[in-house]
Amino acid sequence: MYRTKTCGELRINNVGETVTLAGWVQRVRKMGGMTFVDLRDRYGITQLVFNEETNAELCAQANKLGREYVIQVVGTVGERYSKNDKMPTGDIEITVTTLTVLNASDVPPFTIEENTDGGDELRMKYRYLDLRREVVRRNLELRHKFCLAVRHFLDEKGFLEIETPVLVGSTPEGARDFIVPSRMNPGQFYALPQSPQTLKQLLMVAGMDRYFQIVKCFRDEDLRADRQPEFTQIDCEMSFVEQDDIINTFEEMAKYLFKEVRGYDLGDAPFLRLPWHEAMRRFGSDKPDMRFGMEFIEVMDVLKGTGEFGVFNEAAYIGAIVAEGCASYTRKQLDELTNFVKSPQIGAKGLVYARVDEQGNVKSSVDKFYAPEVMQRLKEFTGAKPGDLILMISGPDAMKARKQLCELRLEMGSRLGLRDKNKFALLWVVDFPMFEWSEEEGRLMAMHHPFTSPKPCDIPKLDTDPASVLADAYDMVCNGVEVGGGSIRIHDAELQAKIFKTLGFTPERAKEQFGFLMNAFKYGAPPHGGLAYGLDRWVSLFAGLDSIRDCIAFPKNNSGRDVMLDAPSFVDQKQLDELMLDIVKE
RNA sequence: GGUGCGUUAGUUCAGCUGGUUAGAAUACAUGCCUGUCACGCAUGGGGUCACGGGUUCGAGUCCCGUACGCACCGCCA
Repeated sequence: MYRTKTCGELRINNVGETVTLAGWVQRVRKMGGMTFVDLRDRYGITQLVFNEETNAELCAQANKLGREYVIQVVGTVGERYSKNDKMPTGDIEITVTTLTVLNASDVPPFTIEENTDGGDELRMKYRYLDLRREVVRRNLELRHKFCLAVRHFLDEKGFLEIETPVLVGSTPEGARDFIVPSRMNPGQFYALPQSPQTLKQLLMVAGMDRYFQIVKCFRDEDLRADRQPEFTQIDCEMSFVEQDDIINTFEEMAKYLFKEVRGYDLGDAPFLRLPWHEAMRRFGSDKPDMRFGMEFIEVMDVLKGTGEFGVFNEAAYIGAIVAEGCASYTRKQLDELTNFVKSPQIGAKGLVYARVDEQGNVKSSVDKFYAPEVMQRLKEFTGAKPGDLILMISGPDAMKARKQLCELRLEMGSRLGLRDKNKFALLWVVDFPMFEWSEEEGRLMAMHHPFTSPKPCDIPKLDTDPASVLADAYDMVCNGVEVGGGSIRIHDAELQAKIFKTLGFTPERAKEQFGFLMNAFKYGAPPHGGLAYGLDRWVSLFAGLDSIRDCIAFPKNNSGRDVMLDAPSFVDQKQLDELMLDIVKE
């Protein structure tokens, strides 16, 4: 037997027991005639003690141990002479009688400790070493707990977990597909699923009624801190439901997960349901961070045409936010904010500010263009109080200006410490538009996906004014992060055909790509709808991580590479020949 | 496709307006130390300053390009 106990479980009441432990050497501390070794495994750290006086040979052996050696020891549990209250096993130590080196180790390229000296890149290359660190391991443990809770909740609700294939057909709508050549069908390709969307709808046609799957999805798009080319969804679908049924079910699930996994009580009140248009108007975002206020105030009526400031007079939108107590911001701080909104990523032309001093006077950066009365009206209109700072962004394109103001709002939220990682604010954003115009494609695109049902009352508008049609689509948003989204699906072949037509598909192309689905709808498809949660985002929110990478065992880097496996890589000519593929050199 | 920041010891970083032999911490090695637990003390080894070109009497430092990394924009139904 390699071990009788783990390195995390021995306590003061085990004193006197003879135990066998196995694990990794975290650190060796030589004290002259005495040597201490911290032995680590997944469960914790236990101190081993070697004494030159009682066993000189064994102590000499211990002195030769290096970091990350894998060893096995037999010894007796003793009470420590000087205890360490910082560690759970700090009251005891093992007086070793037998030491076996199971495997030596090279000196690791970075220290495997809580505060490692290793940078991100190095830790990714040696991810198997990074995962030995408690802080990283805890994220994977949390992920495991989360998945268990998901399965428990959905099982209780009667959902079946059903696997769907990973080698499927390409669907060019939406993100880029990862494609896989088929050897047996030369010149043809599978695609990896961007989501099991159509398959789960077919499961509804099959009468499975309630389905879920914790499933890998693949999208060949550029990465971000919160986006990986392969990621995990909790994919769910239900039959004979309306939007409210789905929202209620998954809101209950969110509350359950927060309570069971995160120990956080979201309360009994239902989440706010914010229509998409209202979200854009009040926060400039379809995923607003509701941990703080600072809602947009449209000040067109106050400032357009009431002074000589040309930028405002030509603007299609002038929006303001009120930063409480920020009137004391220095010139330097205001310049920082101006540079922030003018940065290429945000792209605003400038930032107008107005301070409200303790006497209620307004001092703004555009004072020379406006009469004091106008600025007083601005103060009253925005509700700014003495000591507050009004920040304004305008532009000829209202949607762009709102997005810029949104970035500024988030920046101010961060600066004012209003985005506490241990606080959670959830809401639903509902009533998404059905379509959005794509400049690149020169046509309407489905905002959610082409299987989303329009709101029944808007169906007549599909012919006359498709851009104004709203969908039965909804996103769950937590702290400004889209943690899930879904919709009521179309279950009628005719309506589905109509949507494809609106999206610019010819009937032939629609049949070629989605014929299997429209065909299935002819055989009694039940009304259905569903939702998919982003597992990686949930876990990173729960763990307070900045990147979903930290809760994925083996993530990809910024360029989509696995630096540990050095993948992707070139393949042998033989493999290419078998697949009838040629690499064309530029 | 684009923008910004970065690349100096095993590692994390400092290195100013260009100027003698490129530093610190940590890790590593050796020695001392019988209660440490971020042990302590002493000594030591360790550098193609990412790569290529340019400016200059002289480049880690300035300029251009390339590669790589991170963040972001576009993109992500």
